[in-house]
Amino acid sequence: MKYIEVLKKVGLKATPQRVAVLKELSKKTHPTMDEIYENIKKENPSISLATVYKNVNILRDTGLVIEINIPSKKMRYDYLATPHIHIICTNCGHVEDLDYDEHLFDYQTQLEKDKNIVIDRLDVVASINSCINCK
Amino acid sequence: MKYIEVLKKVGLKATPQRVAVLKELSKKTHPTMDEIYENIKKENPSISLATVYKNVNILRDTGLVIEINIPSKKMRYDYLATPHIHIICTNCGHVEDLDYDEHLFDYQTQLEKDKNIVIDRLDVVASINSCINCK
DNA sequence: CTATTTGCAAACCCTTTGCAAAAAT
DNA sequence: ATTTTTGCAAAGGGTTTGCAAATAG
Repeated sequence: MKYIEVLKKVGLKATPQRVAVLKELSKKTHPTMDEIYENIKKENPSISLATVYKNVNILRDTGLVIEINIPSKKMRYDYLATPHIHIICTNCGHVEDLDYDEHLFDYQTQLEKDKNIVIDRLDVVASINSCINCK
Repeated sequence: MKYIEVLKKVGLKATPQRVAVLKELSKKTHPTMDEIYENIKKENPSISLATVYKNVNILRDTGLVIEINIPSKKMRYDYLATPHIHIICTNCGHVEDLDYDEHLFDYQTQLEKDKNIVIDRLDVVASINSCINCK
């Protein structure tokens, strides 16, 4: 199973609840904490909100999952299976994924050389204030 | 006065408390909400935490101030007088400013063309897990 | 068998709110 | 004079915690 392997690779036990959280975060819907909880409950009604919080936080600490902060809106989460950037609409809160390109890889490499640092992750967020989902 | 002008330009009344908040956020220390409060209290002991919250939020809504989210740490704030990016240490929470360069401007322009959008701001955060401030 | 995880409910703490007085323009 | 802002204290709401039972490896 794909998600179970991913979890074991980072040393986490693959409980059904944890797999469900990772699966939910893989849907590219960038859900909030309670959206994750509500969606999982449909399949697994006995899961608790505390378990969702604990698992999302654990996954965030491993780096598998990232937080997407949209000012004055609820925090959203995303499974970062492959590096990508986000376009967020500050008006409606919609989040869109966009793949990393060569320019960003080059930029990151140059930055690492210039500052003599090792960058774990380059988060790029483009903020727009009107999108197709708005109105 | 520099800060008063900035505030009036965005249509906000320049109260001493508000000016103090903007001034505090100009120090490039990327403070948390209560650090802002504690620092201003030294000069203006009668300011209330609620006033700090209200003003930081108002300044954030105008775009003058941005939030810097460091996973599992408190939110930090920064006055974005000129566009710049952040290098954050996920280990100790230290934040460093770095000026925008041509590459990023070009990247943003290209993105706007490709996606046919208007980008208000491109937030770039490089995460490292060890820095000079650590330990 | 051992270490981790779950679920529950309570505790926690950060943030917001309502309102009357004060201040800004 | 009008509108906005302040400060206080209370309310609110999202997040974490402690612990016994259950589960993963």
